[in-house]
Amino acid sequence: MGRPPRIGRDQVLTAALALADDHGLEGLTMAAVAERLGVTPMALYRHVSNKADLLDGLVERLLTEFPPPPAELSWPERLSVLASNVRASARRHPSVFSLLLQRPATTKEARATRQAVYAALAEAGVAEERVAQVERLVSTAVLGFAVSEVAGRFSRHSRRQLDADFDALQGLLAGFIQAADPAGRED
Amino acid sequence: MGRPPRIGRDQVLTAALALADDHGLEGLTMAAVAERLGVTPMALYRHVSNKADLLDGLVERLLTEFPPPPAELSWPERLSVLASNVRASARRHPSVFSLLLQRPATTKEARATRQAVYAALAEAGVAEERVAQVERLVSTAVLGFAVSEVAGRFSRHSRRQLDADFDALQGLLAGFIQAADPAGRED
DNA sequence: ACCTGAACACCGTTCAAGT
DNA sequence: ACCTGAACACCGTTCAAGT
Repeated sequence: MGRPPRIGRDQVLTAALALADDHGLEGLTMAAVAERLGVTPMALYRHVSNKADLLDGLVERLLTEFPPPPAELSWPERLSVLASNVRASARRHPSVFSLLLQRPATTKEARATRQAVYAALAEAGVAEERVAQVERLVSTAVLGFAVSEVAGRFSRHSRRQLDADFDALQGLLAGFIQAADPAGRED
Repeated sequence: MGRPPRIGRDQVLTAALALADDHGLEGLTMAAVAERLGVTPMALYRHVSNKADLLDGLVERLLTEFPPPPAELSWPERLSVLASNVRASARRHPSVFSLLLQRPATTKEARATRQAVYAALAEAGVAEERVAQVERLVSTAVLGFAVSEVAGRFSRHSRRQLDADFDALQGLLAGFIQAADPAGRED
């Protein structure tokens, strides 16, 4: 009969994310997640269908961490806030973050974030039929940088250097977006 | 006493790479590599110190696959050839390629490739003190795209669309490189 | 020097059983 | 409905032993 649940999917994901943040992806075992929740490993399978499903859940969690920026900012400010949020999320969750490159971002929150970028690009004057492609390139560059940074490709470089690189990257992208304005630009 | 070796590190890496290409990273087990070589799993440990070392070896292998382009080409052509080689290598080795984001490229071959990019950038007129940073940003963007493509982030998009995106990415980067020329530009 | 056989700790996952 | 105990196939890795 009905027995009160001791854990739920949310708690499983929360425990798993904390574990991955603290001990890396190879510290993320079903047994370790279960122990953190005071439960046997097999209890988890009522809430996630298997480990792949658990990882999918973690990726969804991450996509939630960069919500659309405040609408009252200018478009360059909004894109900059967004990029910084992405980078900060990568630093918080270095192991799980790399998984973002493995699946299309199809959750509701991811869609909202993408729409926010579309809006900024449209406001910047990017032609409607190019907006989706420009969003893809810009996201790829930011994501590629953030993953490289937390996964270890830049481990030879100082934090100071990486901050400067990230600024330069944003400059690069802003310049590209301006240039994608079919009305041209002058300033 | 001296016994003729039946296998060497090279053959271990070759077998491992083929296995990963065919069956993905989770099909790459020590047992499977050994079987492919007609040997017991424990025999491998004489040639690689452990599985992490084996993966490091595979990454080194990949870095070998995009050699510096022919010097007689113009700098935009050389960068374009290089970018295409990177993308082609990603498509040949989809599972292993993602690991490239995890370590700094410090092998001899990787250094030669980087030097080739430096040379192209210098020829394009990028200021000497900015060459290293521009190289990092350009490489990150190309690598980020290639990894996204083979790891699955773009799985919703057609090959046609991705080809167009890659072209646009190269245009973006060429524009940035031109703009980084301190002498300005006119055409 | 190189490979093997037996063994160990650990992993994800199943199934039937308990409440 | 939710959790447990026992069990299974598989994994990376060790060590002593064979040639």
